[in-house]
Amino acid sequence: MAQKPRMEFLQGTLDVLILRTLRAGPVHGHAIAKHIQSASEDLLQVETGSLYPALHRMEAKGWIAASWELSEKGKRARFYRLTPRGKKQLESEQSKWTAFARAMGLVLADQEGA
Amino acid sequence: MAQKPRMEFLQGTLDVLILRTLRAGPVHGHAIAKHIQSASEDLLQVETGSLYPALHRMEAKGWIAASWELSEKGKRARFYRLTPRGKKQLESEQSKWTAFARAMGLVLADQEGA
DNA sequence: AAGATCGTGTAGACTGACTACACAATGGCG
DNA sequence: CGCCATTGTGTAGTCAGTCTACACGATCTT
Repeated sequence: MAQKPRMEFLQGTLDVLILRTLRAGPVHGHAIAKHIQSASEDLLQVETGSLYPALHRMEAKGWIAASWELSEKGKRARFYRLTPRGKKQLESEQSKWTAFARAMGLVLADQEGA
Repeated sequence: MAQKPRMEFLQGTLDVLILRTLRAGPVHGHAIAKHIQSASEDLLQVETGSLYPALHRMEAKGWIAASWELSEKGKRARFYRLTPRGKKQLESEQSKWTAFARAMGLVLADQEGA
């Protein structure tokens, strides 16, 4: 069971996971990936080839803003934080996800007794 | 709210919806789309350009089998039914979905009080 | 000096849903 | 009869986003 879903499973969900992670404050890319993985109990695993393009996309859209700073380990790292537009986007995407998950549940649970 | 998620939202979920729809018995394509839409309370809408390619893919993979028959309205229609491999696939994908949805919930609900 | 860890980044392949069509058969209606 | 709505299947081409598989650089340890 739990055959390692990864992101390939669901295109379009990475954004909301990143936005949600940033809600707690500025975080750099590497830490975002680790947070998503640990918060999901290792069920979700974000590859760098997905993560960084996603961050760049979202920065270009004005959802997040970045600055170079030093990580806890003293290394140069790009810290991202939510912009006001990003906060709105997070709310929007989160409610979209909720609606979608509910819709899936409706179909998958349909006439369960049959 | 409920800003019309459609399938564009989540690549990879159409298969399990189709398989689930076929669990109740043979159904033709057009009816599959309508069933998904109504069972999801109009939240999910399957376009023909997504539906038929998906059916062909799944038939090629041996998950479903098809035959030409007559619909309720007396029109020639291609009825699909689950194969044994399709039933296994349905179980597998359904549990994948459950795990994924749970993982999303974990991340999105993380430290909700913050 | 070598390797591990941390951290960012890109190129190219691949999958799958989308828009926008085309086509065929049937039934109702003026 | 001709027209059009409905039912039903199908394709071509586009697009978005994740993947694999790299490369690079800096720091810390041994």
